[in-house]
Amino acid sequence: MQNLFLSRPKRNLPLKPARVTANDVAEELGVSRSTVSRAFTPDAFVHRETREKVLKAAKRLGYQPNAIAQALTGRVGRIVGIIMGDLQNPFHATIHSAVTAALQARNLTPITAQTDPGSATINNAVETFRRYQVDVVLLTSMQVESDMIGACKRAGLRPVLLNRADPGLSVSSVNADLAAGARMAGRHLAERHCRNVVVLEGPEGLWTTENRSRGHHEGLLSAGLSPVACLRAGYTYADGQRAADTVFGSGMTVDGILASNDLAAIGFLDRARTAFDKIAPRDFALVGFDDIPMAAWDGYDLTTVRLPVLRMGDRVAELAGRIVDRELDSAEQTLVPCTLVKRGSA
Amino acid sequence: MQNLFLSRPKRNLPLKPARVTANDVAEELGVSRSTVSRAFTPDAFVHRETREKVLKAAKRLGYQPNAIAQALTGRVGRIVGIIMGDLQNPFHATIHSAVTAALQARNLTPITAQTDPGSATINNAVETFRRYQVDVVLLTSMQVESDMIGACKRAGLRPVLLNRADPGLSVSSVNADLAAGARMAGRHLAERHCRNVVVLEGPEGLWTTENRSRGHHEGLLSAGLSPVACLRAGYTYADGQRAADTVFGSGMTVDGILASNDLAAIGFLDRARTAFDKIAPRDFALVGFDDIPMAAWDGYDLTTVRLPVLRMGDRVAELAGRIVDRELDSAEQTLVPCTLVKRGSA
DNA sequence: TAAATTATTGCACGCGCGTGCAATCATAAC
DNA sequence: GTTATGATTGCACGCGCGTGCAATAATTTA
Repeated sequence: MQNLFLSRPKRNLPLKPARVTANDVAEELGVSRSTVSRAFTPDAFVHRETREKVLKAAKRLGYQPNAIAQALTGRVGRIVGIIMGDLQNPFHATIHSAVTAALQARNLTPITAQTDPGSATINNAVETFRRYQVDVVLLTSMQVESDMIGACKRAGLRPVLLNRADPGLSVSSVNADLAAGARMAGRHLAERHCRNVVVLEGPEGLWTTENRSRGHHEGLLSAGLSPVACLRAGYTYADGQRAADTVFGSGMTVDGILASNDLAAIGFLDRARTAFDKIAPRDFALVGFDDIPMAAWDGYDLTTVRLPVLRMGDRVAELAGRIVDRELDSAEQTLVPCTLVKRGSA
Repeated sequence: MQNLFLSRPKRNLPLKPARVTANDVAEELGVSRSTVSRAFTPDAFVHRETREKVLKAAKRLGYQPNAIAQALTGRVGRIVGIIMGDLQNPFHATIHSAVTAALQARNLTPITAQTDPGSATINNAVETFRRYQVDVVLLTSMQVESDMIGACKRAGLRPVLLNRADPGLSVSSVNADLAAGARMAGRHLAERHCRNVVVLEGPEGLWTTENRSRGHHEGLLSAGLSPVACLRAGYTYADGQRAADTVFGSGMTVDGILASNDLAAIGFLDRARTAFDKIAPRDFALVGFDDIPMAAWDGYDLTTVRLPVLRMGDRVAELAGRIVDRELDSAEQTLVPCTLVKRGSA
């Protein structure tokens, strides 16, 4: 367990910068504090004039309801926990951005925790969340990690999954229809007359990996093809490089690549060009996945599968809001479609 | 002003999932709640055995002090606000990661706000922070935006700046010695026998821009060179592309580029290669700035200036902690050195 | 004009916790 | 055995706020 102890000011400095409270506003106006409180509560019974008067005075004095105190009075707080993926992956950065913005728009406040690879930091994060009385946790990382979902549920938190699904479907999740997207990618290669396609797969055991991979196979199959090889590559740049080494080092005939994601695709392209002098689309066609910003760079011009990131972020925030408001008890699964972005690599 | 109103559960569902409180632990053990509280306070007077007993029971019952309630009792909360830069810039993503991790290590909890370009969202963010009684705000974005520092101070928040300095030095800040780093870059080009160097600058008026640019000039000057041109480019990939258009479209003789940052450098490289068939280091040398992950990619192999991101993140978190603990009243300026990472582009 | 109804407001309690103060207890000194 | 001295512990208050309930004022009805 981490240090739960609070630090304390060393000297006798003011414990807290004086802030304006509802009392100050009440005194200023000669009304009771309850009235001030009610003025800030949408469907409370207050004379309309009174409310306006209060809100005006509040603004003048710089008063804002203390969210901490509000959270204490029994209603649930509007803080939402996020366990975010590795931001080094640009796709995760995009997702994180979208989710944060969407939460903000719904007046939810995100507190984030990172789970350093390894170590039992999932539990640290969960403990922090519990101490802040959050009860919704957004899991936006697709990394394997240990049993995060279980850890959350055990701690009484309501997880919402992004880019991953709970096997038992007992947890709400928002996912892109990766399999469908991958099928489009596979068919696209077939249409481009590829005959010898290699599929690069992500790490085993991930929901996202299985869907991408399955879709890739199905897409090829639907055109009467079957991959000449499947490489368990991974989702990093280096993974893509290694895959290129394997593919072109083995001397096999390859005219198409279905990459696990853009990062690996780019690693593949770079290594293929610099080490084997093979470039797309001249020597092979390649379709990536995720549509990260780099995919559009001149040097890559990657044909790829785009996920509707904004819509997904918004949907996640919506679910979080409904849970916070106690309007959602069950689990809802959301699937949104991907689109194929045709560029020059295929 | 944004919606301050709280939502309320529609039906009569339990307002709050029942959680274990200090009372539960106290009853379980037949001691007073004060004792439980003291057991969790480091230098409170409690019998050592009692404390251990309490902590054990707490663990067994799954009790953890309610941080919300703690924050309410007068001591300052341990929530720190972050206004983060655009995560699409991989450098910002790295910074954000480092800061978050460092805060976490110091038992501080970050709540993040984004400032959508345009609109008055800075004030939204500030208001949210005030409602959560945070009094430290980390400004980690170098974007121009309106007067964030002023907005924070006016609201009674203590800003801590990362990658930017307050003109009056009245605010603590953590910065890399960009000027020194840029000088190294400039000298490096000189050593590589470049004679016609173009400097790409960021947007005007940013602290970071001025320092990079000044260092670039000084570095060249110290070797007896002066730039053949200065382009007010920017910090995005597209900015780099445009710069390449300008440079190679104008037909001027150029054998060295000092880029404002890696993203622009990469945009420059890509456009130079695809549109003008110029590649580094064959046709010109180039030094970037930031050392983002993509700088190490095979396709770029960028010589660049690296910022000690981890150390900076840690330092920022330290400052935040000291402010929270009321140990830091004044403003402290921190400057950490950059290093030149020599790769293939120069 | 008096009574019934309704719109508005104030009072008081509790959310979970930290902490000053007084009460209790164990221990040491007389 | 009695008193002085610390060492522990319990009590009670307040942090800022929401809300049920009672009290009051405004309005309508008889």
